[in-house]
Amino acid sequence: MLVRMDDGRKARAGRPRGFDAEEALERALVVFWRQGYEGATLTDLTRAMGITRTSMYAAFGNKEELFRRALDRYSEGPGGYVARALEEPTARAVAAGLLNGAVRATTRPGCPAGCLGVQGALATGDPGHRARDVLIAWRNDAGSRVADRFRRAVAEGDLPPGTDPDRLSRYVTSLVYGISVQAASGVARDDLQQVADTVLRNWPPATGG
Amino acid sequence: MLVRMDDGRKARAGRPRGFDAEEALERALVVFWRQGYEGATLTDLTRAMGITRTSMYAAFGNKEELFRRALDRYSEGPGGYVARALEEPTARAVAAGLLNGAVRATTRPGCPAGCLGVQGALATGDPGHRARDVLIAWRNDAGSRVADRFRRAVAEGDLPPGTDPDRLSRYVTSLVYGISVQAASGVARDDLQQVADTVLRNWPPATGG
DNA sequence: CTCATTCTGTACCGATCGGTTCGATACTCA
DNA sequence: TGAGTATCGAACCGATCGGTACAGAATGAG
Repeated sequence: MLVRMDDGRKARAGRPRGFDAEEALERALVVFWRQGYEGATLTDLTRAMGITRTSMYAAFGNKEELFRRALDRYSEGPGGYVARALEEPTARAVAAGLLNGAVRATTRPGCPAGCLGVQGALATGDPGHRARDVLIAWRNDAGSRVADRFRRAVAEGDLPPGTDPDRLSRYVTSLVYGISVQAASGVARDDLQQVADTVLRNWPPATGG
Repeated sequence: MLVRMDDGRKARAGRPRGFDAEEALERALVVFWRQGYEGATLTDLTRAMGITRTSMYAAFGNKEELFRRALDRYSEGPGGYVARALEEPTARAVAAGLLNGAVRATTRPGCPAGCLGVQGALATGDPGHRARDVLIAWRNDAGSRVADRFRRAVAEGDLPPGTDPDRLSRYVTSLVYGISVQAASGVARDDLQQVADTVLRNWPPATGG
């Protein structure tokens, strides 16, 4: 299809795409974020994207693939705080990055309240079960990476010896998801920030039985 | 319509209902719980209830009313731990009742994982926005009652003076919702119990800035 | 018995679902 | 310029959506 395989700059035969795929994806992301996978119809999506169904299918495959792409974009955009937090030098800073980041990402003015990774497809009927599985994997992957990061912190002596990193990860991610649900309920940013502050004020929690 | 207005025992004219409405509601509850409001179709619901659409509409009004009724039943059944927890004598016992109850309710064998009040309609399209509003009110009402209970605990000296009851409520309810999301992701009961244990092990958290 | 009343199953309603067909259009390449 | 190719808009697809009309069936009242 590409005329020049050695240089994919442009050189594509045929009528050029009449829209910016990245910007269209951004619009679709917001619709999925606000309405969830099942609640976002092709009509809603394509209207927000400013393109027709045909163009969407040509560019992204189908609704499910569009959702996957939107989730990827979410991870790099509004959800980027997770990756940034994991690179913080201390376990405390990691937790702070996750919790403060969650508060801000789930209460961004002009964006839907809550987290796409949570409310995008938490419970679905049969047609949405693949989207649900994608989000379950997304959440569990995030949890694993936080646990690994805390494991490293224990090894480095950055967390008290005997700390259970999996347990600590589950605690922090539960708070992140809980903050997201509260945000989706309309709770104000300041109130959620107090939750994050409370957790960090009592950091690290003792993980003994 | 009732033949005897002074005694509504039965004495209803016409063909008697051929199914147990409460049992049918219980079946509908499970479908909403597993698939969410939008993901649960009338076909799914009535098949599980063992009745026809006509009978469902005659007994419950419409899908939205059925959902409301199912949520009420959920509050008295699987979600009953909230009301029970609020009657515990100490703030610590209240928190323990909420967290341990959430762990068990969201990981009941034979029931969908997670919480109906969270995953029933967290993000929806236009047709589901009333169900979403119902759940938002349900969650916020629960949060208010927990805050009121903690307020009482502060007044009684059961919590350290200066404790912010609203803030503490938000912290606990965030964890309850977070546990619910984790459960919906397939996290095992034991792992979630560790989250509850961690919170209680560090109870009460300091709520200073 | 008859009659009014209520419930049940079938068959159906318009609207919308996700997805596709197709001809017109706009581009690159030779 | 003409051949080849990809995109575009509109109209359309069968399936399913939530919800109903209607006729038969089962009851209590008289």
